[in-house]
Amino acid sequence: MAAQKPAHAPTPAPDRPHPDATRRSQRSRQAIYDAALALVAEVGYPKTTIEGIAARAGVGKQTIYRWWTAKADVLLEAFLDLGERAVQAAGEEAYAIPDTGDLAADLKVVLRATVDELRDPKFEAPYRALAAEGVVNEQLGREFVTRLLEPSLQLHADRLRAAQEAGHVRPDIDPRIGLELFVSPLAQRWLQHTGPISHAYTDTLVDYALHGLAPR
Amino acid sequence: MAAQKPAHAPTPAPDRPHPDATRRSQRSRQAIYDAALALVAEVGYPKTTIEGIAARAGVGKQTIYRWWTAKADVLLEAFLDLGERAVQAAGEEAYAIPDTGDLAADLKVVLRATVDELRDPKFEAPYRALAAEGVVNEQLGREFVTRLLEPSLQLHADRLRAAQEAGHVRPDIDPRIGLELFVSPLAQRWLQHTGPISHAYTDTLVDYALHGLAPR
Amino acid sequence: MAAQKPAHAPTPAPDRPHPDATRRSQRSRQAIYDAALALVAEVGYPKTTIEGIAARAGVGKQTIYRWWTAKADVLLEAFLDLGERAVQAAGEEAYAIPDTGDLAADLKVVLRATVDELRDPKFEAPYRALAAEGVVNEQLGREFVTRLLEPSLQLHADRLRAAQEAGHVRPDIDPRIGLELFVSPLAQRWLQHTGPISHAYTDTLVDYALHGLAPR
Amino acid sequence: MAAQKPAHAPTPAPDRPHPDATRRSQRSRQAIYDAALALVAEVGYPKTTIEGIAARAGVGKQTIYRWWTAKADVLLEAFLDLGERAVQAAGEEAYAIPDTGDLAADLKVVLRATVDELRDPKFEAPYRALAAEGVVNEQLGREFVTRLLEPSLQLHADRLRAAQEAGHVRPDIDPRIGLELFVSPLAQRWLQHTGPISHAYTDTLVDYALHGLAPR
DNA sequence: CGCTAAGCGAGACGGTACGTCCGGTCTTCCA
DNA sequence: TGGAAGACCGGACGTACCGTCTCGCTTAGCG
Repeated sequence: MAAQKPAHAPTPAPDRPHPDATRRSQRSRQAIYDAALALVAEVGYPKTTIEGIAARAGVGKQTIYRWWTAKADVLLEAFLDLGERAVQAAGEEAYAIPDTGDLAADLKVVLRATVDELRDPKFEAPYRALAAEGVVNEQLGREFVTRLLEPSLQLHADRLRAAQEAGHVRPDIDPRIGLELFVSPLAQRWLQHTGPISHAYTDTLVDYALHGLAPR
Repeated sequence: MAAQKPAHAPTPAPDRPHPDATRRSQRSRQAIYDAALALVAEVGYPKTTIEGIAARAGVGKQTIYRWWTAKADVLLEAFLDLGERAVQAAGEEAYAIPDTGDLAADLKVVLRATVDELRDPKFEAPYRALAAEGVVNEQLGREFVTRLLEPSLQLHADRLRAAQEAGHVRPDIDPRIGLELFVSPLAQRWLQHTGPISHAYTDTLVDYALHGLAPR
Repeated sequence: MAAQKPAHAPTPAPDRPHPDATRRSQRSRQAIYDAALALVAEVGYPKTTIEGIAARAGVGKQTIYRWWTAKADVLLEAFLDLGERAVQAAGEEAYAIPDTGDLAADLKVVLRATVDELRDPKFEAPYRALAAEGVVNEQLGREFVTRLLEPSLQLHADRLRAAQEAGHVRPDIDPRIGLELFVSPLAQRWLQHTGPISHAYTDTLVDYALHGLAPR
Repeated sequence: MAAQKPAHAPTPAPDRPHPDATRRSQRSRQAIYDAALALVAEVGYPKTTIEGIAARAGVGKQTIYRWWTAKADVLLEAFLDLGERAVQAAGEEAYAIPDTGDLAADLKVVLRATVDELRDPKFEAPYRALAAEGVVNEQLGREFVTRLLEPSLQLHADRLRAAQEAGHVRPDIDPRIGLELFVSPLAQRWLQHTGPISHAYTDTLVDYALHGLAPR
């Protein structure tokens, strides 16, 4: 795959050499993650300030500026860290897509779980904040996609490919596009408040996507 | 159904009665729209400030605060105004969805036009800015959807319903959900930079959505 | 001789045009003076910060930066204001130098008063701070001299000139230099802590200065 | 006379015992002196920072904090070191006051040399910086006087006492006060920018001081 | 036709947060 | 164990905007 150009830098890259990472205080790093997530949950992303994070974490502002370039950056890493800890707590396979042989059923199960997660208030605030920032800031957006969205999308693609091999999906379908038929509608409803999301809704999406809108 | 809570107001609605709108200066209003759109295009949404808009428009800050509650508000109206002027310039029917009897072809035409519009740099900056704000600010998000997205989505729904009556779409399909199969993937790719958008891509989306992923 | 270099400007004079002085808040100005003097007296000049002054005065920092360029500037004006109010309270002539015909006696009276003033803790802290700043910052130093020192020195020069006309001072003496014989020693002892200051000391100075060190 | 209070210490003397001075790096010490003097000359005292000195000297910050308590402290020692090296270079007696038998002439020679030194830009910046700090910080001020001013003043006092014995100065004159009549005016003009300093000026001072202002 | 009550340009104000700089302490690793 | 290096907490710096608040000045509409 061709090397992706690494997304423009808004500030012209002051060549700030990252300081010696081996001497970094893990204590401070964790405190900053915790503070950032707590503040976003409590007062919302726009009212979350670097100063506030530093104060809550009991950390000097410089310690934040030393390791991150922007508020969104901090939150992204904090959220990733949260995700990793959640994964470790839940067990790796909890996030895998089952393969019972019944594609529709398997997808419905996963999408229902996604709906539940999107509604979990613990995740909602930081997730929305990051998504919003990514809409406007392409650099962060790509990072968001690569590190948060992509792994999950890959699982869907894999499941579709398996179904293809089992003859349950047409061989000419590109799985990376196919999965968007049921994933993107849910994403848009949630992101842009274009409509309510529910288990019934995602079940419908899977049915529509698999069998098409046209009569057979 | 429980009464929908009407989207939280950040400031608890100080019941500030809009001042006498009949004496409003149209000259200032237009200057503010122009300044807002120009600034968003030039320096981006986050660096666009009320003060900057006021200065550029040659207007007192208070004149902005008198008529709008937030930066996003100004931009939303400015963008709507821009849209209206564009519609008037292009003729009403330019934005309608054709009905040649060939649903797939009609949808492809419209989606190709949408792709072109999304790529128009004149629209991109403010549109992204508003969408991003809407992700995080539910109140603005709903306004954004209602006033900008909904009219266009309605056209798609209407076209699907017509196709249903003509027997080209299964009768049990909910058009409001059906349209998401091809509209949402495009929206998500553009919004979240999850992938490139092109005419070929939207053509594929239409085919997948109409005929489904499963073999027939 | 060579042209005197006109007092260097530390920052290259950003041509910041003073804002509209007619709209200035006198309330804030006075509060800033009071806060500045109080803080210098309480915590000393180096620990007096612009931020602290603003907070104590209940004023935004910008209001200070709008009207003054530096901490020393604020204090200078505050001190001048204090002086003016003191003069008005004490009556104009309280600070004049008497002319009883007895030059030595008149000078001793005035120098004793100066000693008392230098020891007044209310004046000492800000006065020292300003003097110190003036030592290092020529621009402020000149302002300090012109607005605080000069008026008082002028009175001494006038008194010496009167004595000259009365034949009590040699006619070839330059009063502006002559006065330094008794004024500067006191100033240096106080400024640089080179020795104690007392009424006896200044009396001695006057005698030495009038009659010289050499035997007659 | 009451016991002199021993000059307040800003930090309450943490009894930090100076570390083992025998193992001290003379290399670092000298580098710090050089860096301090160079920085004060280049950017001025207020913009000279401990961090800057350390960086320029190629020294860790702790090495400075280990041996000195404050920026002024470093500079004072650096300046004293500079002075000692200058004395050794010029020969001891260069700074002595001559005794040709003509008091006025001898004093004029010495004061003219002082004027020249005060104008030497190499000395001016650090000297002013220290003097200014001493005005405000009594502890440093006394150290400044004792170690820098006093030795020179003592020479003047000695010369006056010799003149007294030779009958050229009245026997009731206190030499420590007498010398101030011509030394302090020069000091004040230089310190506070109250007037220009020149050879003619100091010559005049000597004449006035020796013969007094009053007619004989 | 003049009075009066808006809207308006301007911008000072009390604030909050920014991103930077430096003070002084502490820790690590080298000589 | 002194020193070079530099991360850390803290806190002030000077700037940029926020949203509110006066100021005079148009500019209607109404009396």
